[in-house]
Amino acid sequence: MEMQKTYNPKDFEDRLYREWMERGYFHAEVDPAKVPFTIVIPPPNITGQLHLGHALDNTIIDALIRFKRMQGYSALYLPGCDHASIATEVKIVEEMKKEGLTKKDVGREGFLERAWQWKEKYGGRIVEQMKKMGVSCDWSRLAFTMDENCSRAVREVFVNLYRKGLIYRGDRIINWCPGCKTALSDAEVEYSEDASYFWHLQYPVKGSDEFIVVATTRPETMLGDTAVAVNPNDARYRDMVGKTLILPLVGREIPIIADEYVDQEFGSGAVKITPAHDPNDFEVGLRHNLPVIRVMNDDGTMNENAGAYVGLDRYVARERVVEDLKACGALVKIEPHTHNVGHCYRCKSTVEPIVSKQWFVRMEPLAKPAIDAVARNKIKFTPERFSKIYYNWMEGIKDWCISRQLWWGHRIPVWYCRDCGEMIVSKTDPTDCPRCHGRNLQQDEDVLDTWFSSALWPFSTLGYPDKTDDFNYFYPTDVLSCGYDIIFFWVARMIFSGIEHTKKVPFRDVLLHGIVRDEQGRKMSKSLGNGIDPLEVVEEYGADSLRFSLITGVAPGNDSRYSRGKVEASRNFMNKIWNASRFVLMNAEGVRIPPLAEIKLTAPDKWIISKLESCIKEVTLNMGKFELGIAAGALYDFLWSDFCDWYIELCKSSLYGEDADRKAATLSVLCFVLENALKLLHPFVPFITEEIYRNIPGVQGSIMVADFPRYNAKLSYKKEAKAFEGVMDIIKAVRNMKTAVNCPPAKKVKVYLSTANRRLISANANAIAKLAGASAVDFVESSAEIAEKTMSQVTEGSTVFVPLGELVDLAKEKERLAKELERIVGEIGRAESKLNNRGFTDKAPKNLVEAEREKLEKFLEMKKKVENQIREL
RNA sequence: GGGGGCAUAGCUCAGUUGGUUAGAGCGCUCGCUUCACAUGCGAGAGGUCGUAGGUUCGAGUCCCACUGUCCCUACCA
Repeated sequence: MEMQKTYNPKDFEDRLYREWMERGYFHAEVDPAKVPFTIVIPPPNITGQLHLGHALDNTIIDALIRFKRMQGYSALYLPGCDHASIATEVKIVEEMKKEGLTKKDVGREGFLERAWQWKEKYGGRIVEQMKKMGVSCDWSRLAFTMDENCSRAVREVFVNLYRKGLIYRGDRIINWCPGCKTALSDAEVEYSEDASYFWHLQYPVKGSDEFIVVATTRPETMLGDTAVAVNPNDARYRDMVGKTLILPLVGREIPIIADEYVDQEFGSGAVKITPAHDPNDFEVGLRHNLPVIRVMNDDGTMNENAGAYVGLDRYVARERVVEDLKACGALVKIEPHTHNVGHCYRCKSTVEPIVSKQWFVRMEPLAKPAIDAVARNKIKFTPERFSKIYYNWMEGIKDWCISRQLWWGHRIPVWYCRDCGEMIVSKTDPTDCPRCHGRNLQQDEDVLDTWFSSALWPFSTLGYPDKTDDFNYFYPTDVLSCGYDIIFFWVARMIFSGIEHTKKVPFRDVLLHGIVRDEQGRKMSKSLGNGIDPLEVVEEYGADSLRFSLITGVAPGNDSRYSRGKVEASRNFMNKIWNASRFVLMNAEGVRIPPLAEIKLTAPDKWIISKLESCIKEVTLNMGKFELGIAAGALYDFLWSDFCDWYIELCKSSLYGEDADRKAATLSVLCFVLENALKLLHPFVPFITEEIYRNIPGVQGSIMVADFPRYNAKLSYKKEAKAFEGVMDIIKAVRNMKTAVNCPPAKKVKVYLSTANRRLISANANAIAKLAGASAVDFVESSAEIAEKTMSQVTEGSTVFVPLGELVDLAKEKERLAKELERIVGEIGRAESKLNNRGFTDKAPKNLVEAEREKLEKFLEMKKKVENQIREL
């Protein structure tokens, strides 16, 4: 193969992806001979565009899937999209607005038609974008939260929960978004500290000139006040409890009541009670049988209960109410105040707590087993700390408001008989009323929270409620990987749903990653305009570079920063892989390469194979622990430092030499190491590894379905590798000395060695000659045998002398050696104090003590030698 | 109010159950057109691991407090 001088991913990424698809490598079969390994995708929104968060999700999951597939598992990466009820509906409404249309104009049917068209138009976009990342999803199983099976699962689950009494309908305070005109769950509200005011109001006591002062942050809600509450133990108000107040502006008579909820220390100690517009007040209202007067419409304007303020927007009404209160003397003072205000997570409107009839999931019975599953290690969070966050949320969880006043989504499977009022909850559409047999049925207008269907994702995508082969084989899934920002929205809900409906935990491991931020550490957002389009990065640097840069140097659960520099560093690594491979393949051309087992390995051969084996071990171990960053780092070091900087350089003399057998043997090792390194790298950088792999002599088929390397203790050559590092140390020492005196690298120098290991070193003298720029390597007992003036450096096993007479500045050389001596003496001190410590020698593991002793000896010997050098200068 | 993260080289970050002389990338200095790669090669400089205690033979790593910083969560009107 003709390889380009530089790595150019555009030449092959799309082509290889197409080939993989055509050959069906992504497809996971139900195969009893294999162990299944399943990951379901965190489904991106159908209307969404790929962003770096998706890119990270997909890179992590795909790396795990490819790793397991190569290990022989039937690995299923199940892709799909989420209908994203609110997000999509908002977009369609916006689009209609451009045409001058509203939801009302087109009606429910017309709207849904548009929505499905939208889905057809944009639903495929994100899928195509994901393919650019190289993900090995089984596209034949592409799922959608509103496809037939997922919808069936939703009804099954809804009805079952309803029958168990775990779903109920009722009037509760919910979070109302006046922008989206729908109820929201607690999780869908984002709080921020907003600057506002405290309005202190006084309400007169009926039939007296007494009054009571209350404070509020939402003065317009006073129109719906039905009481004022004080603490029963509050001496200040004891006599007032039971008296009646006249609500200013409205004239309504409201009681003063006593309730424990009121904090005496806060404000005036008296609280206006608005049961329709505040969750606490609602509870107080229930306890005291207070009327619930809602004063606001769904769109955030005031309703007919607001009297003169009817029709006004809530904020206009607020101003008017304040003005009017001031005019009638009821406004005591206005105080600046910042407090937590809830905002809709989609449209950012300020959320109104409002009483409303909605459907709820009773959470307490579901939360318990879900907490247990984690506590009893049936599900493991990585990193561990997130289980605490999970408990925290689950233990304090409140009922889940699941109905949404939207059209795009799963319509609630409940029908009302217009004739007799019967409510029918059914998995299938009923035709008539089971009580009065009338046919005048009306389905509930609302749809379900998007997350209600996402919660079923790990099993609704595999066939649930049917016990399909897929379901039996691939469920429970193995790993769930997503960002920590959706633990509550998604992970927690899948856990309790999975346990409740399938009686099994939906996955064994939860692997959480952080947020990808911009270069300055800010969250990427539309409003800041600091988002990075992964597709542009892929276009410029290739998918492999982006994948590698997203994973490398990142620990699970930690946020990371995207930077062009990081991608460039990864791209450079790809280029390095490319060129190392190019080097091997170019040299291999036309050579008959013997299998590794048939050749006699040299010291450098054994060294690189040994390094490869420890790399295999480290990668496998860390993949198992989800430490992808560490695994990727180990590969980077192995390939760049060990393989390229050392081994390839060491090979050159035999490759360019006369000995054909030696050359073939060297190529055998080069190919063996390259092949294995590519396999190890493949889960991270699938394209480049595949492109090269197929061209290695003797290799057949796709790397995607090759066996992942297994650690082989027989090839670990620990002793030989260590010994060879002594030769490498000599090379480093020579280079070091040459640089210290500004000797040009091209200038050859003589090298004298005093060493106990002459055999190994003379066998590798050519390496020293080539890599250190030595004209000759001679052995001596001591520097006395060398006629010229030399520089010297002590390594672990040798003393290296280089005659650089004319270049050497004696004073500088002395300084250099003195510094070296200082370092060694420091080490000796450290080792001695350790070994003189009975605690250490008695309690530390034997091998550590032994290692410390060896170290001490080594340093003592080095010290002697260095002192010698200084004396002889 | 409750919970959590982070604090290690100029910058961005790794550092796996406590145990070699604390690492990488980028940046910096010096030197290299060495026939795979200048998206490169070689040699360096640079860190008392936020502060103060504690546990331990041994702490960047575990515990406590403090400081700074970011985030999540919560009904104080």
